[in-house]
Amino acid sequence: MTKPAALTAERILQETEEVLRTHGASRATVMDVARALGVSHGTVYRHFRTKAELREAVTRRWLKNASGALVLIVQEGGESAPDKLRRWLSALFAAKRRKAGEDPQLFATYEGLLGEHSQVVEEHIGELVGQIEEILEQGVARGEFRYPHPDPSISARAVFDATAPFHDPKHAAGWHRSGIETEFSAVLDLVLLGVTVPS
Amino acid sequence: MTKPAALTAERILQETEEVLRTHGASRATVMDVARALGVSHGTVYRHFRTKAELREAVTRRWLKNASGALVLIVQEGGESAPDKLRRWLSALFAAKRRKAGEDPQLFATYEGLLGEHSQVVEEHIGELVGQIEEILEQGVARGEFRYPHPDPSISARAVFDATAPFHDPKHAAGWHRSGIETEFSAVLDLVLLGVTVPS
DNA sequence: CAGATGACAGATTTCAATATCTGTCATCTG
DNA sequence: CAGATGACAGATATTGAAATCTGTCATCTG
Repeated sequence: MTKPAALTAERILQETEEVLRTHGASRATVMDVARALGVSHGTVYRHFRTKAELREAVTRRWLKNASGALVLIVQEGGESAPDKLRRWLSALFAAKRRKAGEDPQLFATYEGLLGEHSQVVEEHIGELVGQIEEILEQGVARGEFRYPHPDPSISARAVFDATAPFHDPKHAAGWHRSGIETEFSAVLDLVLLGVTVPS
Repeated sequence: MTKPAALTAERILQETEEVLRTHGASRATVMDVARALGVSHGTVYRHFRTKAELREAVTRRWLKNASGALVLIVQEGGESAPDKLRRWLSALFAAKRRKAGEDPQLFATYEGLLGEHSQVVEEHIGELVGQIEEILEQGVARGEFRYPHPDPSISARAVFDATAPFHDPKHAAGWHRSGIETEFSAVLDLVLLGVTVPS
């Protein structure tokens, strides 16, 4: 048996995720988590002041996991900016869709959680938009891109918004329709035409 | 007193809308409608075979009302295609946002109904995409637009999808945030750059 | 006889009683 | 004494019995 390592916030988060997976968002209680950990619920409250805080921490963790790999694409060199933007957006869509597909129950659960923590979601969006802005900036520097709006961050946001049907969980129900690939690629083409300097 | 005009399907739809407005989607029953009309519920079932059919008819009616004025913009002449597309998309956003704002209770109600009748929603989307396709076609004919995708209808769909945050009810919660106008106008610029022939 | 009715069976919803949960804190334990 | 506990007072969720609704159809009425 593994030794009963000290109860850490991290350990609680892991178990909470498991409880969310098995019970669903609306039925996951702090007591469930405490029971799963074999401690009293008071102990959990020592690490997270409220249930909302605990759920928020799990949400933040999940979002970070979902978008962590993307930053690598931004940093890579040796690729044209249009290719990079294309690859970044495709990776975002693929990651979200995979999450939604492999465990729909859990995904629905997180969808519920996202609604509860708009603050966290906004931070996440800010991070993603920041990455798009970075790619646009690289493209502009290379003479490949133009900003559709004078403000680079608003331009990046426009790219983010225009591709919303392919990364916003609100649209998850449609991510496994046939034809979705075609639609995605058509929007990608449209957006790229919009930001690319005419040859 | 007005004469008790024969009970028509139209009359039932009107009253159903009223009941939906006052009771909300989940609490609106066929019996409520029948009571409001002063008839037995069996009579309502003479015009609509099921509750679902009645709700669907109301939904269809509402969607038609929401998009009816747009077709006029498509048909107008004497305007460049970019201006027309801009105006059409702005009108769509304005109409949806107005609906959502003026009676949020009723809007939420219809949002629920839309989920029940995906068939009707798809028809509605098909109609809107058709109108966009028409505008694109006019623009291509005038040498102002290019198709981002070889297939005109897929191109139109891309324009529709790229502007989803500003017409899809799933995003309605954000339609009264400050900054939404800026975001909309940035996406509009991006999309128009995408479909416009470089000068 | 075309159109309306209301009784009926089964499905769904409501509501109030009951059980469980959240968050606090005085107390316990190693 | 740092960390864990569990009793406790609201708040929230569950449950199942009773009420209401859906959809049908034999019957009624003008």
